[in-house]
Amino acid sequence: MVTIYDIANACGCSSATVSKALNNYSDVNINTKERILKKAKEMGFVPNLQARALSTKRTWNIGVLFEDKSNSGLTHYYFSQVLQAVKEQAEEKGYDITFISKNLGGVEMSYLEHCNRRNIDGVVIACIDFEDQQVQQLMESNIPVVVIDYDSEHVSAIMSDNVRGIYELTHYMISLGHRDIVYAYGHEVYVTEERIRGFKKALEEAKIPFTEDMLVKSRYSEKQANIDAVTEILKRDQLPTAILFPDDYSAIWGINALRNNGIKVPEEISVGGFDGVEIGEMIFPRLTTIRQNTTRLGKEASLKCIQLLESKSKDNTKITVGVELIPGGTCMAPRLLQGKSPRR
Amino acid sequence: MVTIYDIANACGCSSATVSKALNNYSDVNINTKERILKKAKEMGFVPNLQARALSTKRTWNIGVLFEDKSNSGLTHYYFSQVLQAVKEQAEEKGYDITFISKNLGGVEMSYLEHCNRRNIDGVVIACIDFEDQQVQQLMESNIPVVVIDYDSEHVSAIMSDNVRGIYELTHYMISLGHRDIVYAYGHEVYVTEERIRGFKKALEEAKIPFTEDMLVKSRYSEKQANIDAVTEILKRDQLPTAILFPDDYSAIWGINALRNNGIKVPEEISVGGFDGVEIGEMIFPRLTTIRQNTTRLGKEASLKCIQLLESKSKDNTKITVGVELIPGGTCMAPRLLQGKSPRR
DNA sequence: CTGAAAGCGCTAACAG
DNA sequence: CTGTTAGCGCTTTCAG
Repeated sequence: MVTIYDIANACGCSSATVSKALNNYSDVNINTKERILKKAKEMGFVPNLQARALSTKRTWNIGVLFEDKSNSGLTHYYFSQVLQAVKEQAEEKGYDITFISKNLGGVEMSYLEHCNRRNIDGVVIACIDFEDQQVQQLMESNIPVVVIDYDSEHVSAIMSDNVRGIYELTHYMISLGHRDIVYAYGHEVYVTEERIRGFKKALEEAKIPFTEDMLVKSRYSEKQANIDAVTEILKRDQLPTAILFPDDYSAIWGINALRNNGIKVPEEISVGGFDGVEIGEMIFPRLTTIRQNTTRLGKEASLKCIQLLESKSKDNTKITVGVELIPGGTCMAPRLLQGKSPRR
Repeated sequence: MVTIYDIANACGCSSATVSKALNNYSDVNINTKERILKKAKEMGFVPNLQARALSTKRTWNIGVLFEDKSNSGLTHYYFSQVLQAVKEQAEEKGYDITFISKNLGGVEMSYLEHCNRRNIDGVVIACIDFEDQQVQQLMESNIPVVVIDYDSEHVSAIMSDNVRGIYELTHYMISLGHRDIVYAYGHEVYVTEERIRGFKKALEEAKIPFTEDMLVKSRYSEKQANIDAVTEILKRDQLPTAILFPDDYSAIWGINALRNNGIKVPEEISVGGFDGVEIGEMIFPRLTTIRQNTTRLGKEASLKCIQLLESKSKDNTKITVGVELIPGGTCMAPRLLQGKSPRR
């Protein structure tokens, strides 16, 4: 390993000068600088970031907290897309990504502790359970934190326009003629509340009275939970003409469950998803859904995080990223005997 | 931030003793040790890994190189599952993960340089293009490297049993009665060669003469490439009765393309995929495929990498991880007029 | 068993 | 413009 001292020796100057030359300081003669840079390259010098971090208090490392309850973790398409965007944007700015976790090396350790060990410069959080004590602790710490899809006074947030998303989807269903719509909602967390709000808003605007049976509890991404939700709904005397699922995965499991019960989609029941991930496009017919702009979400989060850490500050600004309705083939106008139960 | 000096002061001992106590050295009085540990906890001490790394030359960081040509990167289900497993296993052993990339911060930088800046302890590579100069350079460096699904004299490898996988899939098709089978293969890289080998082996064993038109060039995961492959095949006078696609995504795009051309799957053409990712289960009927044990692959890679770096050595042992045939509904015995072209 | 001191590689005043 | 020097926080001889 070649150090700045090696370069200093080779150039007949001091390590301080080398350091300055390498870091583009202005107070170094242009010629010496050239000479040093050339020599450094020649000798294959690579700066040691640990050493640098020790004296500058900057690690050029951004922590990323991506866990969800159903621990699909990185394998969830939505999260992996966001992660990819966070990563790309961070790299473009010269930062590396470090996953933050508890239980490192069999030792239990809080998220905050993990960040402190590694002296993470800032953190991006996009996990589902923001109410977790440790997540809260991290948000309240003095490490710059940016969250995705959560609202807290302590941190900056990038929000996907959830209310509008589900509002538009519901509105779309209504415009097709549906009135008996069920929203199978996911884990009871912040985004879910937001979405339920959007759902009710659309109903209200259409003057469709909201009743409790229009909401059915389900879970994000989980096969069984959505099959259960469908089973639950199919027990009713009067079936809805449309079902909105928590997300695209759920919608597809749901469609399969409906079909396995002899219900035709979309002829008997229309279905809508949420997220706009690739698989929605792979099934036939294409899933009607709301596309979240995962790339924007990730990029903005990364950028905001870097902006905060470079100014050594925290704030709680919110940035909202738009969503988009993707009409597919899983919806159609309800059959004429609208309002009546389709035959079982 | 509390340092070992703070603890030393508070305990009335030296920083050296604190360091020893904290690191479980045996040459420190059990009582002082207890006292130090207690105080450390009380004061909220968190070790600074940068500082530690500077003196120990161990960063407890494992680099991960996960890029693929179609740059689906982390969003590819197969890779994200492997990554998840690598990460979990690494964390269990106390290591963090760092993504290795070129072009950090707008500065172009080789993978090796990136590793050296961060003083990565070891690297796991699972990208598709192992022939890349920079990847080769990394493998030939003295950093411990473990690759997934590649064969090189310089590094240890975890191999998915590709030959057997495609062999079994082909064998299965043959056992159903198929003789006109086309293998639409992916990017021309090591694994692809292996798979083609497995394909030919199965044909040979069944005494089905191999002809060039049984191979069609396609690309992993890419929608258009697979649609093109299907289009290509459908131009033939005599259609195959079965098509094997490079992977599950490809198979699904392929099935859609076939259906859009009025071909019934599996009635007219049977289809097989590869990977065994979740979406295969989401379409109807379930995709016939070969499941790769992504979790094992990732875990083994992580473990091997840690074993190497802890012994400060490199070797080139190979570990093979088995695969599993998942029979689905996209295959059936070919129609009776076997060997004849299905009507177009 | 404990501590003094050197050093890991780099940065940042501060003098010169 | 250049160099000296004192850290950053931790580990590790080596005396005591």
